[in-house]
Amino acid sequence: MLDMKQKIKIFKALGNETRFLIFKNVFTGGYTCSIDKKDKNVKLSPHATCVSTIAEHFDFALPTISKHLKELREADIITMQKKGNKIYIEPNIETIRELGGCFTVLVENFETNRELFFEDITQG
Amino acid sequence: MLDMKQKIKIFKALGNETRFLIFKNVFTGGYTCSIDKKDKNVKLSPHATCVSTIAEHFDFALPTISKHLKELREADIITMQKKGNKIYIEPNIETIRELGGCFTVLVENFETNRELFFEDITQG
DNA sequence: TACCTAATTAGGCATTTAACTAAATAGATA
DNA sequence: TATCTATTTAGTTAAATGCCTAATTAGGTA
Repeated sequence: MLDMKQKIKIFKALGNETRFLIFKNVFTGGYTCSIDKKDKNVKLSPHATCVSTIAEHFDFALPTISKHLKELREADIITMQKKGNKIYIEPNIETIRELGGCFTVLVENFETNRELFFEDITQG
Repeated sequence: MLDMKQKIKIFKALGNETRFLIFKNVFTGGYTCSIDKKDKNVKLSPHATCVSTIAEHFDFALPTISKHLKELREADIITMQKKGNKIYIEPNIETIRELGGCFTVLVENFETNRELFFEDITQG
């Protein structure tokens, strides 16, 4: 389960337009970096992209994008896997799934608590 | 539906520890401000709290908490309703529900896209 | 009217953030 | 080895953030 610090890190990471757009594109596989398909050891999805491919789509210098990617990785919502001199980036679906689950639980608990509250009223 | 700007605003709002904790407490109704129960016009939940009640639970000055609340309100994840000289604060469950829904859709689409991709492979 | 409570606004200050360029590191290839 | 490609690190700067205190606004109450 995601603890509070981790959740805050994720929100902070996604609370910046550039990082949000980077994440969006990594997640939806908007642009793909060619991966050597002959190499049987490749365990990456063909949607995986690399730092410079992402940077091409933004009006920011490469180090800026690199730093943003680092923050998304530290929030654990993307993975970065080195292969040769390239780094392949993929969304971390598990973290997103967990975060989504947190919101679902939050909303469900809210409804339950409201119901319990009004039950108390009718009984009192 | 929440647009991109709105989502980023929400993430930014929750990406700060103090605001996250304020939101948590408003949401879970951790502390409640007494509401005049005799007034039949009160449409607020008895979980609603007010600015100074929230501020009591933090080691920050009142204006600091007030500013954080403003940011949470602008992100539309809480509501602030003036009654007399107090402002009653409640979570905005609809926004949270919508946000949760976005994550669910994101994860579902991801699965679907993966399935479609591997289908293509076996057919190719 | 004068005072009290609740909250916001204004102004200031220290820290963090987000960008840049230049330099360094790591791995490929000629 | 020298060079090319991919990426990160270092150092700088401007703007934003998060906090404070003091002053102001708004709504009750004596």
